[in-house]
Amino acid sequence: MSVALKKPQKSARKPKGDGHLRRGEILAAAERIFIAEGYSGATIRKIADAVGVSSTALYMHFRDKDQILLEISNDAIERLLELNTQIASRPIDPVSRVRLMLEAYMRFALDNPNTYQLVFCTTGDHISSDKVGDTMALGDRCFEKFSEPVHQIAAQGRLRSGSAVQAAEVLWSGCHGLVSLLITKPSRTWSDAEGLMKVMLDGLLHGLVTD
Amino acid sequence: MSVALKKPQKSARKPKGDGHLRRGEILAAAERIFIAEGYSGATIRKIADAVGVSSTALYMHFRDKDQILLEISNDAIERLLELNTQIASRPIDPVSRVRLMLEAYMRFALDNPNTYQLVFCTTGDHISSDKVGDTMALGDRCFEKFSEPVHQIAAQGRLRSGSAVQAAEVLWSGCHGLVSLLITKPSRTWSDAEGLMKVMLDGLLHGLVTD
DNA sequence: ACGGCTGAGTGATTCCCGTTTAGTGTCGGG
DNA sequence: CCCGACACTAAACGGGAATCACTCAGCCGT
Repeated sequence: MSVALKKPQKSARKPKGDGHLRRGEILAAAERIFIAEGYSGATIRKIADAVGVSSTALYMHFRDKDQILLEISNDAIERLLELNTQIASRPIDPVSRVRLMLEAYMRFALDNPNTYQLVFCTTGDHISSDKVGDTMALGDRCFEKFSEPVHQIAAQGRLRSGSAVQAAEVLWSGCHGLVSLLITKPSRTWSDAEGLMKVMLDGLLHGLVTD
Repeated sequence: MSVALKKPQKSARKPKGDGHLRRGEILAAAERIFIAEGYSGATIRKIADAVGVSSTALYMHFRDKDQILLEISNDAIERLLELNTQIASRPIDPVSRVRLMLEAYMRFALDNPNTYQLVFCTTGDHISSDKVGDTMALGDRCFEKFSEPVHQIAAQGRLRSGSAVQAAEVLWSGCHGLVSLLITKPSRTWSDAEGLMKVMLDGLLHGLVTD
């Protein structure tokens, strides 16, 4: 690894060492460990060891442990938002859009179980960081992206019952319920995940939307 | 209720005084604190203080902290099972039964958020207790009680798609998703919970069951 | 060349957690 | 009266997050 990175800054005190690279290294290590071992497995000391610094050094770059994990959460939600944005740009009918988004959502959850749990299965009340606002805003944008086609369906008068917002919340939470149980209760004997996802989507969409 | 503690002792040196009352006292205090402050708030020392003994004393009656919480979980699931049993005995059609059970389930969750989270929103992999088997068995019985009317519906050929087991799992997990999000993300602005529950039930039942 | 400033990093320490160990007082049966 | 089991405790351990006082290295203007 060459250290040829430099920032052309005028009165720059900055580029003395590789200090500002650390932040990224820490995040990368933290994400790796967290994905493999979950929240409680991703210890401050373990992360620090992986980076090659003392545990105290993490507090140079992050307020506390939760801020590190929060940053990882934000990345995840951003990826989710990007998925939705990509689907939103496709020239298809709104019901297909809704289905694709929910399908992508559930696949994302099953592919990133620890991250999904961190973002969607825990109360965030112990977090004192100021970045919580960012996370919530991102989550809201993600939900709104998903709501758009639902509103289109509602505007077509094809909602069987309830408002567009209610329908969106029910669709989301229904799919969330399925993947969250699959993730947190793997010891239970479940039907095939693919089949369950299909039944959930068929059921909810058929139940909420007229064709 | 009463735990059969067998001691290979001839002359039953029965309790001198309040020894075996402690277990109940501890459980009561633990439940109270846990309901109010959640898992991490229900500290061993805090529970011990509430009972009026040293923290070590809890280990006279329970293997570890998780066993205390597990006992609370089991009580909760038993209450749920009783709800389902009660509803199962009512002379009504299976769809109404399913709806009533799911409604009772969701109300139970919203009324006991911390307990619900403990039972249904966490992986139980850190628990080393032998009582985990009990919990899982109770949960299975609870799910089977709920599955019965779903199987009846399936036997009537009224399932729109998927198997009876799939339908039961989807119905359950959909409702779980709604209440778990309401519980873990209270800071989000949700539609009215009652309305959401209704839309979820109407949607899922209409989507999965023909009338 | 030099001393001060500052950012990066560290070892020791604090606090709280669950849990363990070794020990204390007390009661009941022989 | 004594012995042992019981219910319990004080003290400690190890491992978490977080803080503190401190060092070290490079850049600055003089």
